[in-house]
Amino acid sequence: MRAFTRFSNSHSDHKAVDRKAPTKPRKNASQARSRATIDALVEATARILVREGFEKASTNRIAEVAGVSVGSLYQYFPGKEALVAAVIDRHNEAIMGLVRTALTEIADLPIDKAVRKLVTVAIEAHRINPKLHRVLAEQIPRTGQLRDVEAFNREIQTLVRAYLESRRKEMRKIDPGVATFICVSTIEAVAHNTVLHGAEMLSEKMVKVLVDETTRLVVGYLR
Amino acid sequence: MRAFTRFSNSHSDHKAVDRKAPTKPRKNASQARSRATIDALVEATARILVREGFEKASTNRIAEVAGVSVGSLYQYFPGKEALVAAVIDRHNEAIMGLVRTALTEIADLPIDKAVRKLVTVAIEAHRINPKLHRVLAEQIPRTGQLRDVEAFNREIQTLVRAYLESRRKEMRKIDPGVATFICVSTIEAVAHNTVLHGAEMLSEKMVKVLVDETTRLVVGYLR
Amino acid sequence: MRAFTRFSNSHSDHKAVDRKAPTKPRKNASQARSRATIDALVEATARILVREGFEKASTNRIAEVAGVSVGSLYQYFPGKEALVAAVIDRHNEAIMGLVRTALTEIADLPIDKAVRKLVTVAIEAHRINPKLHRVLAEQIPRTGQLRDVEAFNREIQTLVRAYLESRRKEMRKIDPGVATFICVSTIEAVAHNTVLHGAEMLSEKMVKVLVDETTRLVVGYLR
Amino acid sequence: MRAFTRFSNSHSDHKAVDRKAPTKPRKNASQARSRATIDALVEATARILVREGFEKASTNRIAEVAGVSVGSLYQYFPGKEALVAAVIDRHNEAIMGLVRTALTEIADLPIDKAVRKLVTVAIEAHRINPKLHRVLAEQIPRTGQLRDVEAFNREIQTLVRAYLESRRKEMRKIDPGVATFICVSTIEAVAHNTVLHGAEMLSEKMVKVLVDETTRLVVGYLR
DNA sequence: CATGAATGAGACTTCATTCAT
DNA sequence: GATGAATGAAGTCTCATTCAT
Repeated sequence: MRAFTRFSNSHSDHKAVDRKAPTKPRKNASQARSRATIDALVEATARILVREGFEKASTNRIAEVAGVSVGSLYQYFPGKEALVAAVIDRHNEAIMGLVRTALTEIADLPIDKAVRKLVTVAIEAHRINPKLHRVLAEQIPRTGQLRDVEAFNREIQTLVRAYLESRRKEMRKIDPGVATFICVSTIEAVAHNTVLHGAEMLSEKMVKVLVDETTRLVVGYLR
Repeated sequence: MRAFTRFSNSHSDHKAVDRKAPTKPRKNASQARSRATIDALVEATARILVREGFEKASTNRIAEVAGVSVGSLYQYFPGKEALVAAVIDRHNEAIMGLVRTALTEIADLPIDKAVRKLVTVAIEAHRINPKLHRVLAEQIPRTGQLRDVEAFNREIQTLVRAYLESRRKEMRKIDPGVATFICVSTIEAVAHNTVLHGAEMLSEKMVKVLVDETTRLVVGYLR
Repeated sequence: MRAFTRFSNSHSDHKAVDRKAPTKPRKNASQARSRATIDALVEATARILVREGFEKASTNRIAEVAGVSVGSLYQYFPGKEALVAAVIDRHNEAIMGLVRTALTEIADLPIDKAVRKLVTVAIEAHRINPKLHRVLAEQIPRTGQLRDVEAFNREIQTLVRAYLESRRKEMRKIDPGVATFICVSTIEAVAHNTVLHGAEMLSEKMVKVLVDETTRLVVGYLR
Repeated sequence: MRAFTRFSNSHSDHKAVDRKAPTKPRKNASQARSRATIDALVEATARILVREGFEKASTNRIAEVAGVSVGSLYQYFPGKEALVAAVIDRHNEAIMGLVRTALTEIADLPIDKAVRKLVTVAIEAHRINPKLHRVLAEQIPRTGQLRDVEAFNREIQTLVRAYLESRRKEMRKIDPGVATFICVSTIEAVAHNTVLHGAEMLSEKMVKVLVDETTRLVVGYLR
């Protein structure tokens, strides 16, 4: 089940996916210097991804941009995939910050207010770093970081479902799983398309219209 | 604006994206032998994409699987990208076959019947070759075939919009552009997530439920 | 010993030079059509050499420009080398036309008139097709056509030497072989440098000056 | 204008010639290890050029002979051309060593002694590494290293011209540019042909004769 | 004879990764 | 730990040549 962020999708039937390189940082970065190096590397990766595209993101280039030697890169990350995964994690974490907060604030709101908030936050989430989001969504062959994104999606599902179940009385009779699936898919899709569409649609007025419409769409559906 | 199929998305802000290798076949292949070779290559590419993943789709491998020499591959395609583009085109064309038919049949139907048909066809479209669809959506760095997919999306937008405008009297007052955007995004998202979710959700009963729900979602929104 | 044309030089100590592909046309072109095809091929080769450089002169390209299929190319020439050799031969033959005529006309002239004529003809020879001459001199790895060029050079040597020996009385006492070597080398060098120097030096006035000076150089040396 | 060394010639009218691959080393090689690698590569290139010919000088072969990996080759040189350019530079530098010295020593000598020295040094220069010289002159398609060789030729022109102008009183009235052109062309041609002629002519006695004759040729011309 | 599709050796180049210093 | 030189597998692509039609 899709979620608020695009670069996602479950299942990995591919053989190719299996014997992949590890994806987690090697050290726990006890020392401050290590921490700084790691940050520089992740940051460099993100910057290259955004500015030059996935193809240019070689380990040598990343190390260079990070102002570090390749050797150091491998000191902290088992390979290129791990770096990309780290960037994704960082981006996901930023998104989840917004989403978790929103879902907390929503808890006591009626459905219409709640949905509006969710739609708003979904768009905001896509706007955190749209260029990075786009690269992550479009240019990166998903082959290893699926697991992480999955977990992330599951969390959103769970939270939204919990909210919907808590508001069952305001809603018509409807399977909570299905409702969650429809809501999350819909909101995410509109947010994704809205933001990734760039210039033409990004006028604040247009965004407001889309928020209104999407809210109407979802609320109308739930009641 | 997204459409009924996923591997898409407009704008390409990357410098890296531009001076890309060509994407169109080299010859027009009048002769039968050529035709067979070309087909074998495209077919091989699709097969590898599905069975082994994008990473394994090297020109040598493709040629090998096609039972053809690399030289022949380059006789007809300027590079790997063009092969992938051909696979995408082929897949898109298959989808467009369904979609165009559906949109024709819809012309005289009332909104509820029409939307149901669209939702159904969207799911069917994603089911034509789900594995391929998934690979296309997830594993392929979009860097050249964008143009084609764009055109494809635009066509869907246009057709749907034309239908909606013809049915304006059955609908509440609403901007046709926005309505189209919302409908297409929504239907596509549900279809995509439904189908790409694989086994668990693919029971026919579940599919029916999702068609019902999505229809309700969209129809409720339009009226 | 060098001669009136540059792309030359004897000896071939290289192992690489030996097991080379043949260099002579396959057929004798009895029919007119064959003749036309052969000419088209040689002409195409020359044109490509001049306009696009040696690197671009692939057999496929040559055939294409000649308006003939690759198959036909191999019908008449055993390989690329043979085509280049044919171009060289044709060019050499054109040069030799001038040179032979000049040497005939010279026979009864005194040394100063004779040398002037030789210098003039050497420059003219280099001017027959300067671009081709340049490509032949600079861009073509000498690996097979040496033999032909050698023969060509030897002929010039022989003719000049014969002339000089016939005029021995006008000259100081000097070894005829040495004199020939010096004369031919000198004249060729000046002609080559003059012509290949392109624009700056090609004013007719300048050419005249150089003819005068070279004549003076050589005549002064011989007497 | 040609110079004391053959593989030269200015102007490059070819489109093909322009957008060529770079020709300069990538790194500056501060470390000793780098230096050794670079030297090994250049040396290997020269060796292959001499022993196996230009055609065999593939990057893989060069790396192999250098006892280094291809990767290392590309670490320091952007491609084959750059390697060949380095070999040429090295050879040119060796020649220029001799030539510069000679031209310094010449400064205060009268024309006849000076010319003799120049002729001698020209032959010596061609003898530094005759086989390499020959390959450089004959087998290498000039497509990138022209610039360097040009500079080299210009330097010689300039130095010789300066000498001639300083000795104007010993000479007949003659345009210094023309005189330089003639002298340099002539001396170079004789030296080139003499040395590249290999065995037959290389007896010391013969060389002496040729030095005498060439000196006489040039000196006679200048006075 | 002509055609041009097919071949495949081999050239070039990149880049993730290792390892001696 | 950090460095960056070195590695080499693997991928891309070209082009001389062959051969079925």
